[in-house]
Amino acid sequence: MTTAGSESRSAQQEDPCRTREVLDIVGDKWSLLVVRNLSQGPRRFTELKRAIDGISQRMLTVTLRSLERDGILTRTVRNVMPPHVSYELTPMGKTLRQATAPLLEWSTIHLAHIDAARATYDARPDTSPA
Amino acid sequence: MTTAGSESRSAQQEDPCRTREVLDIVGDKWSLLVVRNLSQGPRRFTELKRAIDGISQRMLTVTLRSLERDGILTRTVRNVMPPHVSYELTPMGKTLRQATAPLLEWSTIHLAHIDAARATYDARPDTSPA
DNA sequence: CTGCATCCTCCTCGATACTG
DNA sequence: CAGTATCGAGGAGGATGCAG
Repeated sequence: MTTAGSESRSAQQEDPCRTREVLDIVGDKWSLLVVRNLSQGPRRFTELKRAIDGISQRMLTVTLRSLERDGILTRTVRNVMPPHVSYELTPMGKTLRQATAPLLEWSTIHLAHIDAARATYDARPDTSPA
Repeated sequence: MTTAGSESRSAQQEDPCRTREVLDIVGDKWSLLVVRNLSQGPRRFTELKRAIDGISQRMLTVTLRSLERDGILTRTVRNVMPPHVSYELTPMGKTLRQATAPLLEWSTIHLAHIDAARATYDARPDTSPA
């Protein structure tokens, strides 16, 4: 696009608010967990329900619908009794999974540090050294 | 922990819910925008307020506090009149910025595709081919 | 098994007004 | 300039019951 960034000073500031868009897609409570659980191949509704601890049926349905709508995953219905529905990442979904990997890795590395920082912060009196 | 994952099949599934932790830290509406705006160096409160379109004073304050608590950025007060406060990413904050880069890049590449996928999805009759 | 509809609760966030 | 306090609306998300 036109964001090629010919200037050096704004190389990391392509445009003002793509960040918002990304969060609208996967910034909710469950989407990334679903994507993560599908990264190893197709899964059925109940499998996901069990794998993602704490998610309600409602939220799983809502989240899957949203991701399907965005083209992140596909929903395949086998018209049998009992119903059999499986979900699978699209190619784009897989690239998303890969794009989130660095962030996950970052968390793995730094979470302990963050925990420590919080403890330090909470222990501060700060408000009035005068 | 015991989740060391010596098996190959779960190489990308180190543990069940780091994802949740990350979202707790930067999954809110403004954190990533603040981090992004600090990636080019220290900024003052009002500068951030202007740079991040739509953020309220309250949310900027709350977001900055949270990020400071997590050790993502530092808050430096110059005790003068009028007050002068500047915020700057810590080394850890800078690594976070880098970890989010792939996700931003992903969005730049795929947002149009997602838009198209949504349009297609919304145009579907699907509900009753029977 | 998979999914929808409803109700209800809590938390996030915005608007406003006030302080040092 | 920087920040706090309070209020209120809105949406996310949990619980439950029903249906194909």
